[in-house]
Amino acid sequence: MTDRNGAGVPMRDFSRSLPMALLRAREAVMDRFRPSLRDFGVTEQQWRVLRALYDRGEVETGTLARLCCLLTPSLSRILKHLEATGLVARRPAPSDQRRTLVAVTPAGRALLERRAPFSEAQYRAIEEAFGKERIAALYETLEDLHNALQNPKS
Amino acid sequence: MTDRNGAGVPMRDFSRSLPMALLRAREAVMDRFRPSLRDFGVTEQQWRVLRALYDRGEVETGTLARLCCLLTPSLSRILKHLEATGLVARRPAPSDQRRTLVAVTPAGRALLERRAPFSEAQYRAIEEAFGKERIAALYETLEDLHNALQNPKS
DNA sequence: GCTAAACTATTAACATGTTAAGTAATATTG
DNA sequence: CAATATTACTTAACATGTTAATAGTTTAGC
Repeated sequence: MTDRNGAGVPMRDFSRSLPMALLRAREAVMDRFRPSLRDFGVTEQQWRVLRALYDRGEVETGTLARLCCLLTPSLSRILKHLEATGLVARRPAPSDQRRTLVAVTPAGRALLERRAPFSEAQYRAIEEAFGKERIAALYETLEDLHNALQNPKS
Repeated sequence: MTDRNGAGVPMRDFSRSLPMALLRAREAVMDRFRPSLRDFGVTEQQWRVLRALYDRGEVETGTLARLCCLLTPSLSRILKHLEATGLVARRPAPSDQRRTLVAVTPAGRALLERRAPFSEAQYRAIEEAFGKERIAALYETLEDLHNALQNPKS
């Protein structure tokens, strides 16, 4: 943190912005995955939804939003699109008509399984470029940071 | 990496997605900064632009996009808005009419200096919650990751 | 010097991020 | 059990992310 202006307002260098550092790293990673996403005609967010449903089976919209790190308005639109293209199916929860249950369809599952090898290949390339242990350590650090910043009230 | 489906398609757990881990961490950090951004009526991206210009003075649009990790179409719209609200000024580069030079105005500088203390306070809170050394180490790791994944062709 | 290629910025179109408002269903309280 | 509050999801409005196409400018070859 250095004061580079003459007005007496302490301000860290822009290069030491944590959101920027996390964003730059994420973009570098995503650059490896975007080509195959594009080839398969799905967006990054649509893939996240399919991927979560593939692991978890049928889940509520709210849970899905948390799993995918999406806000519910965004997820609403994404599900509308995925349902229209036949990759997911929605139905009201029997016990509570407010809730919606979402599941991946066979067509969605097929898409997931077709793209998975391309994704895994990129993971291997990233692990080779950066080191498998360092990647594992980074996962831990990021999770710790997330937990440390969790608002106590939530 | 585990194979949790029965179809013989190897696929890592969704919890081991590097883009997701980086995104979750970034969102946890941004949650600390969003309130004051909102109070001062600027978006995260608008702030990034002002912040970069404050450090760097007058720069070309393309350079600014790289500094802020923005695509040029997004930056184009953001600059239109910031110019309309009087926070930045644009002028064509004298030596090359294709290029545009952008600089922060006194009004933009004033806004920056008013919000800076709120931002710095959050940085102190984050460093206290997670540890100053761990934050510093994380910056290094993220930069290394970014460098390791830089496409050789670019 | 003239034309084609390369470069810079913008616009367009569609998808998502973000906040606020709205709708329907359920839970709470008096 | 009726009025109210709460919850889950959606819609709306504006800003940005992403890719492709466009327009104006400069450079490269010939």
